[in-house]
Amino acid sequence: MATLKAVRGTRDLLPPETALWNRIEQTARQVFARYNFGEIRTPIFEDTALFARGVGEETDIVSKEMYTWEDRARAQSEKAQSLTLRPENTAGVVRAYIEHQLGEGGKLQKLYYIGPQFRRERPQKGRYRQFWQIGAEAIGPPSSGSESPLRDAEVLEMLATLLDELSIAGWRLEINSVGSAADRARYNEVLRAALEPVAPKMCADCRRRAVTNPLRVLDCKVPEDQPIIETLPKIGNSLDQESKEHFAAVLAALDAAGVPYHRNARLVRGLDYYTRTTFEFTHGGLGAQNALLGGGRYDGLSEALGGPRAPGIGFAMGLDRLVLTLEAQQRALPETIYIDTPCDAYIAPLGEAQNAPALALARELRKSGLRVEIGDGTFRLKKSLEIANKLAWRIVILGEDELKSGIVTVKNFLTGLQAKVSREELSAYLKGPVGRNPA
RNA sequence: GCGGCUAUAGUUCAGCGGCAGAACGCCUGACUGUGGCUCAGGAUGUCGUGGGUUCGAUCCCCACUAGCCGCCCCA
Repeated sequence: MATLKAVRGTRDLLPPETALWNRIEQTARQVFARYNFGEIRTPIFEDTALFARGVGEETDIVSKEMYTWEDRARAQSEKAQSLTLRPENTAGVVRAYIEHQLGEGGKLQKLYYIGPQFRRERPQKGRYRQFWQIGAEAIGPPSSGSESPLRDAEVLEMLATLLDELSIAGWRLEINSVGSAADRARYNEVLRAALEPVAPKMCADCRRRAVTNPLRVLDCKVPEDQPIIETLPKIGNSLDQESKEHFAAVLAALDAAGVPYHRNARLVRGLDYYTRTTFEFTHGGLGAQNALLGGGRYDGLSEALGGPRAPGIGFAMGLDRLVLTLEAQQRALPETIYIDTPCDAYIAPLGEAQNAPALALARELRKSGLRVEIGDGTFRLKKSLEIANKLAWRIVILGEDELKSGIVTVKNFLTGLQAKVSREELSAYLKGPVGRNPA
């Protein structure tokens, strides 16, 4: 019989690696809380129309990467409906913002999420079909200050802080402004016109993009094309006065906060909803998938989804890629490779008669906050020691004598020394330092 | 979706057209309540799946599947 395996592009996360995932998530939650972001959890699947309208019908994500299915009507009263596993989370958050009329209070909504997303791409390093994103959105009616360049700068500064606190070394912030929707449309035409005479001299991909998606030409990495790309009009020149001022104010705020950035006039993003500020934090250690996170402003998204005017800015970071980056960093520093940290104690019952008392003892110690592992009375002491040595700092030996006297034997694997400890003192004793503990 | 590389023990990997290998890990060692280090033994495989060539295929050929790397796209 063929054995069942995790489907292509999905994977199991196992300990001890999950400890790293937890640490990252915990750090993110703490940082978000300091910036007054609250957690939102949206459904993992939504009406297909949400992504078509929000992310954009023409994007690769919507046109060929979504997991979509027809949810059949099972009763007369039900309607069949096209559903889709979320390929990103911003559309869902904005949908929830509209649905619950979160703008009515007049205040800025600051929401973060952590969860799996789904895209049917070819799996690769740092790219999975089920992948995890941590993201945040600051959205609200214009009167709440949601449109202020200060929001952009605050979010970017928060990200710099978060990456630093995660001890991601060597991140790079690239920032650009793609202007308003009208600016973008205008630039697209300018670019298309400028490409027409030079495209035949460029690579095959660029010749195709020049027609289908001119903005993507700016992303081209073929060395021979670079001189040509340099001569193309810059989007900065197509921005209206307001967008220019907004961008300048964002950069000024970043300067004031001391957040280093690189202006990248060629940074374009693949989702239709982005306006004005767009950014990406990259890292060299990720290979082809070098973006740790990306985001930007989406001032028209709420209206595109049928909601009120609600400018916003947000980002999504690839949790899988953060983990990869941190693992690579840790491998470079041998002593910080994460390992299973040993338990505080291993309880070894020396006979089956000691099994039940051992569980009672474990319960007591665990209640006091100790991390405790427990063996089995059928193990010979030698075997118990071998097992315990692998997974705990100390072994608590519970034999007939110990049970009778209420004084257990504790052996410290680090020092090799052994002591007799009364049950009353055991918890405090095990909480004491391991390294220089006399016993 | 396209191209290249890869698939052998729990893990990392050698290997060869003719009995399947190493290292690490695992198990057992005077069966009395003392581990680590060392020593002596031992177990472990549909050689990714399906076809083809051959007297004979883990090895050569084809297809499929999966993984990695790149393209594309993105986080």
